[in-house]
Amino acid sequence: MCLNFYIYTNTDNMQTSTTEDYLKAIFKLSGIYKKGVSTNSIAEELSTKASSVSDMVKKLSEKKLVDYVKYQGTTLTKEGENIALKVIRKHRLWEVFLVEKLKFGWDEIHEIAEQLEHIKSPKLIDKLDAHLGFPKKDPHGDPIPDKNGLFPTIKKLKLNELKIGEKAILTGVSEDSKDFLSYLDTIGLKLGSSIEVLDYFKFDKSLKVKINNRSDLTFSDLVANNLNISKEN
Amino acid sequence: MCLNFYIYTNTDNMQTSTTEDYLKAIFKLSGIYKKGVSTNSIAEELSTKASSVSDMVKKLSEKKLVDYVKYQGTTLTKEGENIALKVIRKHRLWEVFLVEKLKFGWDEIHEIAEQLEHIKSPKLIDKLDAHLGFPKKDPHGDPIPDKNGLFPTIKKLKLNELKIGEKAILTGVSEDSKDFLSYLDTIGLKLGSSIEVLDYFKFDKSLKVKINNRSDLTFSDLVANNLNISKEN
DNA sequence: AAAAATTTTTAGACAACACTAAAAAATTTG
DNA sequence: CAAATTTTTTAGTGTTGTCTAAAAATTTTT
Repeated sequence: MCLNFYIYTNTDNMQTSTTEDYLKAIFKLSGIYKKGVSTNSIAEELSTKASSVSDMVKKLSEKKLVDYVKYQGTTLTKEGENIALKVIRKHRLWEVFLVEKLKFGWDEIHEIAEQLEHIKSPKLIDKLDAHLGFPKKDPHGDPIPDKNGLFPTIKKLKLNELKIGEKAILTGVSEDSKDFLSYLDTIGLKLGSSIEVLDYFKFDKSLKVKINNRSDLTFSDLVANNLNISKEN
Repeated sequence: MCLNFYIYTNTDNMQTSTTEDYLKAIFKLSGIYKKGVSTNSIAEELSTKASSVSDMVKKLSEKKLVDYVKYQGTTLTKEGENIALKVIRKHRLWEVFLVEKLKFGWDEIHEIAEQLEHIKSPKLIDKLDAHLGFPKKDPHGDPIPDKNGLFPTIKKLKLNELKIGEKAILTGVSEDSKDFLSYLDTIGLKLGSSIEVLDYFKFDKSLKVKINNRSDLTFSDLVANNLNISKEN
């Protein structure tokens, strides 16, 4: 007979990248009204199975990163939310780096930032922040949490909220699927691009718009609804 | 009774970061005369146990990344060496980035680069290379392999090979322990610093040197042997 | 409110790596 | 060259995270 005494010095609060992915997913799915996130939705967000999620949230719960009640979904604890916000901060700062410094296109950066966001270094991200000039928004227009996890408040206006004749500049997008982003690249729409609403077709809520001096573009309501803008002064 | 048919689509040749660490360690330990690297030395290099290494090299061997003969050590296959060189390229380019762009000190970058070297993206590293101006050496003076894994040939001269009165500039270091590097930082020695040998003491092979107009420094032979230089023209 | 459908959880495995303890091979010593 | 020492391997486990299949709980239908 033999007893193994393993001493696992789990003394620090370092998270695995899987843990970070779960927390980020739960944060994203929590929305404004922070009610329990369903096991299935987490599974879908992370491209995994409900049974895996069920296992995992139980473990996260033991680590006090989420509150989890069987059959009633999962919410982040304060600690869990802090970690999620740090990961989001890192993700978005790296995205700025990839676009601004390395000249990547919008549609190429997400997967790379998914990896970079897990790099562990207290100093690195703040130095990167400084190097980038303390940006407030990522290339998709999403706000970058500060060191304390606070979002700069940016009032978002959607393109389909404009009236005919109004002009605005693109400040971001709400949807970051590869298809959508590469579509924007194709038509030459970029962060800061000027957009003018030329016409509005009531029957399908589509918009005729002018971008970069081209007036031959029409956006479906779905597209317009995913374009964040701010009105030109 | 129940049969599980798992279909593991191990169709791609993506490596885990552990695999990359092993290959890098084996490359580093192989030296000029590429004879089998001992299990123990790999274990020491990776701060793990010989039994773990024994397991692992067997698996790497199945993947054709190393040649492994029981009790006779491990060597990299061509494929394994290619991967190792790519990881080294990535490590060193990130180190340049950390020092040049983010203004990190020499002694802080190794651990961060250890993480960054595992980021997977075909385009990322070449864009980074371009962004940095295609550097040939990392901040320690070590050569950066090109896209094809070829090292630029840099003839290394050690400080303790100089004669009294000769001057040289520091091109790199052979030892990258934190202690050593932070010592160099403390005395203000940097890549490109000019060093003049003022005196040589035969009894312990120590050198009196002049750096940054200070003439009060003495290097032990151990230190001098770890300083790579090139003679000033 | 019972039946049907859906969601969630458990149970049992698997894969990648790590570790301890002990056995086996190789090397060094005397 | 046999004995002692060192190196390496095997055997048995642990941990994290994933999966399938099946059971349990919840929600929706009728």
